[in-house]
Amino acid sequence: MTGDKLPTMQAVAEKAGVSLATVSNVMNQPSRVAPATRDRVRAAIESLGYIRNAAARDLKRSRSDGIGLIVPDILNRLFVDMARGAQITAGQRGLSLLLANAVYAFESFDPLVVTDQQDQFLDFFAEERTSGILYAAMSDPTDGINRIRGHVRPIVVINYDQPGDWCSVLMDNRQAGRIAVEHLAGIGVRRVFYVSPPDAAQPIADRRRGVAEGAASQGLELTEVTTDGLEFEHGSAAMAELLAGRADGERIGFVGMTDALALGALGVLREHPELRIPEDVAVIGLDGTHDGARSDWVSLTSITLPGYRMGEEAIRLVLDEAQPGHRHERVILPVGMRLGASTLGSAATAGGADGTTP
Amino acid sequence: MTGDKLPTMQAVAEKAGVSLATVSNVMNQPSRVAPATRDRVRAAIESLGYIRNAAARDLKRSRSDGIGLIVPDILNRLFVDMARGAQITAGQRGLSLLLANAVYAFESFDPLVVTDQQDQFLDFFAEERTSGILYAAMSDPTDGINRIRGHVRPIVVINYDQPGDWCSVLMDNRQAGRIAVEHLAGIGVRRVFYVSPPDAAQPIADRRRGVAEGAASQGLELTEVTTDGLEFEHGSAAMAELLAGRADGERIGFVGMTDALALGALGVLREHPELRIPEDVAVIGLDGTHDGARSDWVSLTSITLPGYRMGEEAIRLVLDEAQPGHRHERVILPVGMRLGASTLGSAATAGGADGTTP
DNA sequence: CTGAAAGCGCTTACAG
DNA sequence: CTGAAAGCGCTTACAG
Repeated sequence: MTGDKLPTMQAVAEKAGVSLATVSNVMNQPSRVAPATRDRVRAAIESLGYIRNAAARDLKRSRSDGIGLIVPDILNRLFVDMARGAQITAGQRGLSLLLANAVYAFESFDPLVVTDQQDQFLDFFAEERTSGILYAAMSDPTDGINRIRGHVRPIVVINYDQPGDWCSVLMDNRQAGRIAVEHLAGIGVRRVFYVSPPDAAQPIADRRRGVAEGAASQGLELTEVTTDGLEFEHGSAAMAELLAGRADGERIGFVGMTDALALGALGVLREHPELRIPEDVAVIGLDGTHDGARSDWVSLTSITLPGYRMGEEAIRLVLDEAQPGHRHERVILPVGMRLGASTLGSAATAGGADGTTP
Repeated sequence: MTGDKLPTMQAVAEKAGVSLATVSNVMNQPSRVAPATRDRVRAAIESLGYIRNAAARDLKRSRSDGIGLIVPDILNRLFVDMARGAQITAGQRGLSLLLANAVYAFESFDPLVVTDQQDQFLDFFAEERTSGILYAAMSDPTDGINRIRGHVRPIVVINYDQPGDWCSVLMDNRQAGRIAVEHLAGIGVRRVFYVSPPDAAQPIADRRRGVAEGAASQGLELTEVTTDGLEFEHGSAAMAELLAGRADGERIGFVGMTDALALGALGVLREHPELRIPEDVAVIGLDGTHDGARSDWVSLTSITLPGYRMGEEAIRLVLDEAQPGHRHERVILPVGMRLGASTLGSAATAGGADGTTP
């Protein structure tokens, strides 16, 4: 088998006793071919095990049917949801979604360590002349897009707000910060600590702004605490420090930029049975990354992000780009909130839209 | 811009004042070209914004440089790890890994509802003539592979043990069952309940077998409990039933086929403060899916699966397939164990290899 | 409804 | 070290 030539369309044509063009029509415009001929051709395809050569096809049509999606890292649940939303929507429309995982170094805030493959995949999809590219960028995508724009036109930028000649799908990170703080105000907290690493990425800055806005509108006292990272241990360190400075009997709210930060804070509270949650300390996380609500020692109240819907929207927009009257859109999807015992105490029930699954 | 022709290699050749072949050599065999010519060509490429047409290239070479990976669903952390392992390894070798998410319906055990896209992606990669396909199958892959085998030779089957003309990368699901039970025996448990849905997939059957072997070798009393699914609520239901039948003072061990089942069991125990963990009831999960050890009300002891390493191995094997003296291999990777308070009580410390990250 | 022919943009021996 | 030429396997007007 190994050395054999693969069957070509020509071989199918000969076997079926028709011309090349007719075979092609059977595959691409079946209605143009008489039923009897069609059946004969299909039988020939079947018996030869013919599989169309995408390279030849794409070369002639000067584009491929695939749609590329570049995400920073599927380790982050947000991008898993996004990929599934795009995947399932693309599948429904008969397109193949190709997922490229850039392995962006989330863990590290040292820009020297960030050796992701975003550009490599952008070039790959450009070489492939895919029908479109969905690009979940972690930094300004303008240069990368300009480099390849001539080669694949429909591009949708996801999760990075940058004006340009493309559609954007965003989530409302400011809203996330705002409603978290409003929720704390709603349960009676007046003094809020916002715990976050520096503004190394757009969502971080936006959530910070939202928190500030919420605090201002609610008349809360807001203190920003800057951490070295966005993981559990950074949250623990921040909470330990807050407790050291907390006045006796004072009620405080802890807002973590990520769920991991909030969980780290809860970890410290576990060692302090004298503190009541949420009466003394209330905790909330902003990225819906954590979904262990039912097994947490105290279930975490958290913002939920619309990853799945962002993937759906991105496919819709990238397809719309091929339509005659297309106008670029900037879609901002709302976030949700999942309530837990970390702000509601034992009264908490599972609830809230989670935007995770269809 | 939109209607413009894209620059071709021909355009680059003209601009640089060389022939087509020389441009091609600059891109593919730079050492064959004189440095001065090389620079001239590269400058032309740069100034025209030329990007190679993969279709034309692949057509001529009759294969593409991509490697396809088909996974059931990245909602499952095992496959996220697998994809990252393959992704990063492929990247190191200059190959592009294309991830296809089949959206296999894990949630449902009704075979009629399983409308996954595995076959669709298999055909897609065959049409693309990728350099290889890594196929994490949920059912016998033989038919699918036979259909496309002539079109892409190097195929590695992941996570499904089926003899055939290919390499396999597996994890040791029997070992998972065995060491879980041995661990329970080690802490003094003599009566074990194994909670699992029916053997709808190979890993389920293998883990069951491992549990039975472990129980036999340790002389434990084993009872199998069959559930309708593998989620939290199924574990809760099973545990509730066990407690109803438990003799006073009897010590029992609960082994869940998945972490979710085990967490469901812990959820029930939370309502029973009179029961000590692990002195009265010990709990362990078998799939390392849950990683909230630090926020759990009782941290779960769990088996950890070697997803990342499976991805690495699969890339190694698919590349080896192109080598002259290649022999198919069947690689079985060991699992690990992460200890938690659900079997060790408050003495538990985080530990054990988790096979998650490099 | 069917077929003959041109051409998509590269790579690869091969000759010089 | 460089170039002329063939050909990979399709699709697409176009003619019949």
